[in-house]
Amino acid sequence: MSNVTIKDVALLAEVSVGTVSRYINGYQLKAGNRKKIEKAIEELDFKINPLARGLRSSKTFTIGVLIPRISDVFCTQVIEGIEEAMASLNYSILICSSNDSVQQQTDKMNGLMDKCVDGIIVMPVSSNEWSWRGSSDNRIPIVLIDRLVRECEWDAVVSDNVNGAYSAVEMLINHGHRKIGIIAGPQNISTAQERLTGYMRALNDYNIVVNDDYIVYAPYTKNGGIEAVNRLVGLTDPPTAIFSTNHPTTVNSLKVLMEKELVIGNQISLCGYDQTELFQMFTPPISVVVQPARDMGISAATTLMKRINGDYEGFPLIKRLKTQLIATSSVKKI
Amino acid sequence: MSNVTIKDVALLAEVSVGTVSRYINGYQLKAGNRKKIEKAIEELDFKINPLARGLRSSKTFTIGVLIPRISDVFCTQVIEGIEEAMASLNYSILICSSNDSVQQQTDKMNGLMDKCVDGIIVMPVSSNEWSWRGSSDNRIPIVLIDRLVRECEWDAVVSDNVNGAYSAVEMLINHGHRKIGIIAGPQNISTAQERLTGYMRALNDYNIVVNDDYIVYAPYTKNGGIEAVNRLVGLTDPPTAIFSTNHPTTVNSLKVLMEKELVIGNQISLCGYDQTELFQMFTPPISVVVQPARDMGISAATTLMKRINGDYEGFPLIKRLKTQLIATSSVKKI
DNA sequence: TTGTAGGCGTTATCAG
DNA sequence: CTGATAACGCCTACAA
Repeated sequence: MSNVTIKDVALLAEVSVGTVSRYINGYQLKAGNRKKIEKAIEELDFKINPLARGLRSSKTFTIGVLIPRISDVFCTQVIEGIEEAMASLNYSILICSSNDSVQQQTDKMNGLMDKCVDGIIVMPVSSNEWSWRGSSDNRIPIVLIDRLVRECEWDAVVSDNVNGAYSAVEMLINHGHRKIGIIAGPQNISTAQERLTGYMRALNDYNIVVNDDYIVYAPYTKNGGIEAVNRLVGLTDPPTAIFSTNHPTTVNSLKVLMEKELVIGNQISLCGYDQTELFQMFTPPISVVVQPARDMGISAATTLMKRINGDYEGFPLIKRLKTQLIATSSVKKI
Repeated sequence: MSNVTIKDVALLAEVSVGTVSRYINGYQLKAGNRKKIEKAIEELDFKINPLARGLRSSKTFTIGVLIPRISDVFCTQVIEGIEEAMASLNYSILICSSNDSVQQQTDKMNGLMDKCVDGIIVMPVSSNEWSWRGSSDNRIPIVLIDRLVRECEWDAVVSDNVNGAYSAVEMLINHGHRKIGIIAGPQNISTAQERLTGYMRALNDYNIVVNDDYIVYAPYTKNGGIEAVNRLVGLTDPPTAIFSTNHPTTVNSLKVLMEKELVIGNQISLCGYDQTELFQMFTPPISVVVQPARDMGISAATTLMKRINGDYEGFPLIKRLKTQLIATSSVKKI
């Protein structure tokens, strides 16, 4: 064990522990003493003990990150952004997966609090009100990412889902499509709601009557995508284009359409959500709305740090990052 | 702040703090006292303070996980396995990315040690000897995953790369291929070495002369894949089949071959590494060697826990998990 | 600007 | 089996 303490440093530097502590915490001190302390620290290879420090100051220089699923590409990119931003500030990140379960979300959230993290970034499983005991006592900053939660006054970083979806649907319309199906996702998730709003708004702006049969509320999972597409193409008057509003459903829409040997960009048009290298390698490549996942992570980390440092300016702050539309020949001009 | 301490519990339960502490740590005590303490804990909503506990016992119930890149699909699945295994034991995981840099790997490793984690799982950037000061003093258990490191006596969990590659090449041979190119990866990574060994061994077993032109040592990155494929198909006597030995290079091999409009499974055969749903959706689907990433994570976590709990049986233990070959029509019968 | 000493919440060592 | 008490390493009044 590297059991060097400030006491050892103090001894070697011939000052008191108080002075060493002050040095560590960046207080002013006599140049001579500073030198001696630096030398001693170097010589002894002193490392501050975060446990002892945390015990006194209740700061751990650690944040918690809670996401629905670690193996999800989108989540992964978000985390990468968070890690990048936090590492440069010497903060560590404790990662938890709620496995798409509200129960686990609550449990892991409590677990994170119990670990005395300085703040939490959470991508909620659902956007329903979130009764959570922790919110009342222990007051550490929390930043939502990707999804908002009803009735929760927390900072949040999301992408502009309404306009992201709008741009996709508008593109479909501009390509001549009038019968546009949407895999709308569960409406207890804010992103799904907002994307549906974008869809509605685009249809509205272009005077297209909404056909309820074209709106399928599917869970944001593999099976959700599969069933939704089956439903849509099985209609007596099926849509000519499908807009799938998240990544897993897009993957599986694609899968089903290919299995049915419907030629994409010809017999059926498809626009999806979230970027994957591989989407662009199909023939034709798949049109998608791309979210700035990494930047969302960085932004959430930055906001959280502001709060941790006591700056509560503009609380609660909701940051909306713009999406980008990749339009390809997976959408036919008709 | 949930500032309830064992002192408060002791007061309410009318016992001493020592007794409460013993209760927490599962020692035997008089049934009456146990009851009273349980009631007090419940009533006060007492939570143990991990900082204070850690300060005394130098156990944090936290492990570090250090990987080359968070957004890599393989890494992600590994982490998911680790998280699953650790969460059930009430351990937290601190995650760091070395961003494929040896320097960062050392830095983050030290950072983890400084955070007093109880153990570390690391997927090393390279397999070269790893001079690392931490290994001498602070003796916490470390488990390597996916890649071995030369001269390091550490436990490790890897996949059976030699036989994984062997099975792929053997399949190619059985399909009639004799001119088999390999994108072999940098030889300072054990997985790359071993997969090349599998390739060699298969050729040898089937009496096929090794053609050095068919072996391309490319970095395990996008560009590595691109350049390697270009080299192979540009040969005057190009291979009829290509074996790409990791995921990013496989993705990009695929990309280049498609751009060149070489029909896979016909003009050129391809076998890759690591599973992605999307690989199976191309026409034809892509043959791949699949590693049990999630299980590797679970296994590494289990091994680490054994060591943390003081069980050093069989140290250093190298566990090799079997791979699975998915053979598709991306490989032509000739 | 510096030294001293008390305390953060636990655990561990003693006696009892 | 239990109670009292001294650590664990650091921070922060307070006094000098």
